[in-house]
Amino acid sequence: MKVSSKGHYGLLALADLVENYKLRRAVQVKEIAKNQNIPSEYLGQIMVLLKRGGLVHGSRGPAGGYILARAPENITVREVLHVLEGPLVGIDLRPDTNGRTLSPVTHRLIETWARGVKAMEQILDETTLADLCKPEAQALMYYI
Amino acid sequence: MKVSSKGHYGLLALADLVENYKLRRAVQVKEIAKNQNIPSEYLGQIMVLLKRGGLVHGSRGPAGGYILARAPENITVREVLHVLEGPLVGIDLRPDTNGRTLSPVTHRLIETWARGVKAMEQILDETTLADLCKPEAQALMYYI
DNA sequence: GACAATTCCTATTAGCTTACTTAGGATTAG
DNA sequence: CTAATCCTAAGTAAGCTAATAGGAATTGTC
Repeated sequence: MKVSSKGHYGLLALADLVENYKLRRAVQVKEIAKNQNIPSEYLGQIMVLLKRGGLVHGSRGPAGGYILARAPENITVREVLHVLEGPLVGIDLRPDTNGRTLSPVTHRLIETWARGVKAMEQILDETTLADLCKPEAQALMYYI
Repeated sequence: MKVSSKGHYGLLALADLVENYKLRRAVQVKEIAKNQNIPSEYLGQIMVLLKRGGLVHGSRGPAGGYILARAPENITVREVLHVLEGPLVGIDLRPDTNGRTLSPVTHRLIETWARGVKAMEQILDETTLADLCKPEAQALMYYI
């Protein structure tokens, strides 16, 4: 249970796009990669995923590049991680070859896990790209 | 972010020990494996981890086996998963070869993630082995 | 219309993790 | 002493992740 480098890189890249969002300027992969110190070929793949997820718009040709699809205040951390790393839920259920139904214990475990994940997602949903990029005032994060 | 088969197997095995806890009867790996339909050699390894984590006591020799180290009401799901799958937190931070300090964005991301994990752990801490094994009444799980 | 810049897509590789097997040593009841 | 059991360590096959490489498609500019 962790944020892999894919999610990490993706969020850094999106943060890089925030400044240029107001200017409506498309930023190129190469530039982002340089700014954030990420291998640019790998970042290229990540950007494609973000595009498919509807978080950025890409334009080709000279002066092409990527732009945020929405305002930074409307893009949550959970959304980004969901696009890049798939659904956060998951219990590795073996195929259960003998076709039996799930044991009650397994059933309750899944239910408990799902409740935990929901609690976590709630937190990640409250935090937006804009929050991650706020220049100062990061200190005040009170534990509700 | 998921419960791997190791955690799943471990919880099933512990649930199997609950019935025999009052009787102070040691249950053998082979027996558990058969009951829960788990490869017994693999389960052997998992039981060792549970022992090292202080969740069960093992005794050797004929009539040996495993017993819960504590009452099922005092063993939480989080504890078990922690022992078997390591800490639930984690962001894959590349070594950052150029020795720069973490970017503010990364810093806030870590902070947000940690808060989310904490929320999830709280849920997993409220659920004990005894809860997973309750014979009925599983339906009533209200979302707070 | 040709060219160059750039995004987009697919395949491939090395390294790591997971699930499981195998082999054997340590310990203890009878 | 012996058989049953825990315990340890090593090894394997499959799958995932990070990263690389190369080519196809698209767009602005000349």
